[in-house]
Amino acid sequence: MSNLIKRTHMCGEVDRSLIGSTVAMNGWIQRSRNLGGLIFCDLRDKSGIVQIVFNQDVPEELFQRGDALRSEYVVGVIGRVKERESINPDLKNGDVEVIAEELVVYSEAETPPIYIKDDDEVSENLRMKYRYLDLRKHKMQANLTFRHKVAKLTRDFFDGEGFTEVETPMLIKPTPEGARDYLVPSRVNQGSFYALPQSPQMFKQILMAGGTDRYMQIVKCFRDEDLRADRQPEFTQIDLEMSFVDVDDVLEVQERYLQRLFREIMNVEVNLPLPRIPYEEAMERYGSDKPDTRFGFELKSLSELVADSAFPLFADAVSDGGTVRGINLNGYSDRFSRKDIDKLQDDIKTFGAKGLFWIRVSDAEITSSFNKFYDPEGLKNLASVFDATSNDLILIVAGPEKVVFDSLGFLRRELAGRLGLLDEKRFDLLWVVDFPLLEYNEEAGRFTAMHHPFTSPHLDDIPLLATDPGKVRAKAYDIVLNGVEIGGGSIRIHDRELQKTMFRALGLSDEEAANKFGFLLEAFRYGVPPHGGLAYGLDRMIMLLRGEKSIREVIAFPKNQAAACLLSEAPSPAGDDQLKELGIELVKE
RNA sequence: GGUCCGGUAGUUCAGUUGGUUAGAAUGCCAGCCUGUCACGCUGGAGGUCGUCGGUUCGAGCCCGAUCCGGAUCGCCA
Repeated sequence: MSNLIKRTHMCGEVDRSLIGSTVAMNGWIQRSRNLGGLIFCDLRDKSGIVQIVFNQDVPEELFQRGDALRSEYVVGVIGRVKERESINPDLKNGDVEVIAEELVVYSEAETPPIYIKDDDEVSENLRMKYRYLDLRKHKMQANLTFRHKVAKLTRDFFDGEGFTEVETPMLIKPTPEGARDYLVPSRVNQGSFYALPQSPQMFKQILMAGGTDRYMQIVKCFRDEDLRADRQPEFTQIDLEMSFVDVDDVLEVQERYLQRLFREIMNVEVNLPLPRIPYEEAMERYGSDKPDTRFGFELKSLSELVADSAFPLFADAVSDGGTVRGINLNGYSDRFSRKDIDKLQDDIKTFGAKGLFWIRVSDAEITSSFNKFYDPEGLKNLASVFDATSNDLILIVAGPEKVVFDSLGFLRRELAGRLGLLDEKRFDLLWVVDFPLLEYNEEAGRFTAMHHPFTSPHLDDIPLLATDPGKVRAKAYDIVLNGVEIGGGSIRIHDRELQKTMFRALGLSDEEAANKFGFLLEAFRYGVPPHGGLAYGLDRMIMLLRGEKSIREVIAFPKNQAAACLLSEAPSPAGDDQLKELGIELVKE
């Protein structure tokens, strides 16, 4: 058993101010360079790297042990800090080194299957399997530390605003509405199941009914849906709820929170109040309910102009209740070839678009992919909607509203990215407000809640619930950062009559409602304050602030696309005994 | 559930029209080397070309199935 070296400094802390003094560090061998009579070792811990030297001045026995060091050995070193003979300008402390006086090898290491450096290009598969090696990277440790700092600031801020952090249960009643639940069998109650929470929604509302006044929690949530680069089956929310508030009250606190977050963590000044864009305007202008406002290319409608067009694809789209819209890549026409546009057409087919039409405007001429149906005057007329001038390329999609918005919203963002217009140093925060309360679900053949069934409608719109439910606006809001929804919430219904009306609009009978949400409705019978709140997706927020492309870079132990943990190999089959105890029998397919 | 991309030394990749013994870089091992920091030089080991089947005189390459990884649409109240 080796002696433990008592650390006096982290590797990254050893600098000029320590020249001449003796220091003790613990860490991993990053790399070793043996020049013959002289050995350099880079010792790494989460703070950084310091160079350890074994030279002719150190005892032969120690030199030999220094020679035996290999990558990722875990060691402790005591030595004297010395100014370097040759400086490494690339290293923060590249002007000093430590002459070894004592070396303890705590643990040897096999040759690692992945490199421990930030810019390696190893497959993510291996990074996940050997996550403990991956986490040794400076970037990964920096991401985890950053995340910790955001969490701490969040708790501090909301503590200062009178919020109380309350833990809500992880084993809850399954709610078949919305995303798929993770089901947990109960041994004590065979045949009955808990669900893991998709969010603490009902419990935080009950906390308001319980007099907590202001609640916050940094909480794990679970959804058994398909994964994406920015979507994990278990993820973390900053969950918030406030009593005696309306929309403005909620947003006002959140804006101060975001301002402080950006100021203290990102050193970025956010101007308040943040812009608020109604949902309808966001769709009309950006084709998205989470617009990226760092660049232009706003959508314009051609529907009225082309309603009687000779071009059937345009005219039919309008007469079928759809729309014809486009974006103008003003000044970038020469950046896109015919082939590029064909490729884009394939991309938007995934959204259901039938085709992508274009108008090119140059000094010499104006031309389009539908020249057959328009003379130059007609094209000019269309182009004028986009204020088109020289070297402009107008991309047009015709079809049902959703298809057109999805397609153009995608193109807008995709092409801005290709043109390098997404400024990574810029952070555009905005609220999207006045979401529709309900959306028609083709599959279910009825309206479903866009947010959740407790979201309050705009009071002015309540009469529409009976006549035109799709038009009712909700007191719901999303906070959007650079085209990504990082949080959302709403004012909740606290009026029992209104809640009943809402259930009726959703096609839920009293019995069904009681069955699904009974305990919440029951609680509201005994006095509930007006309340509302919101939840941030912490992982997504950290991902954006760190400039990462995947949420997996800011989660210590993420799942892969198949919702598996490659490190621990979860999930795995359950044993027969365990299943029997739970009263579960597997059906063989 | 659909679409697309990928799977060849430990790692990242190349591999021509199907043709002898599958290459490079890096890593690893050994030897030499006193100022390196991606150290250098010399030598060496290292491969079920994801798996199964088919076509063929002959398959890393062509065909089919399947597994694995990623992106994405649906889905995500």
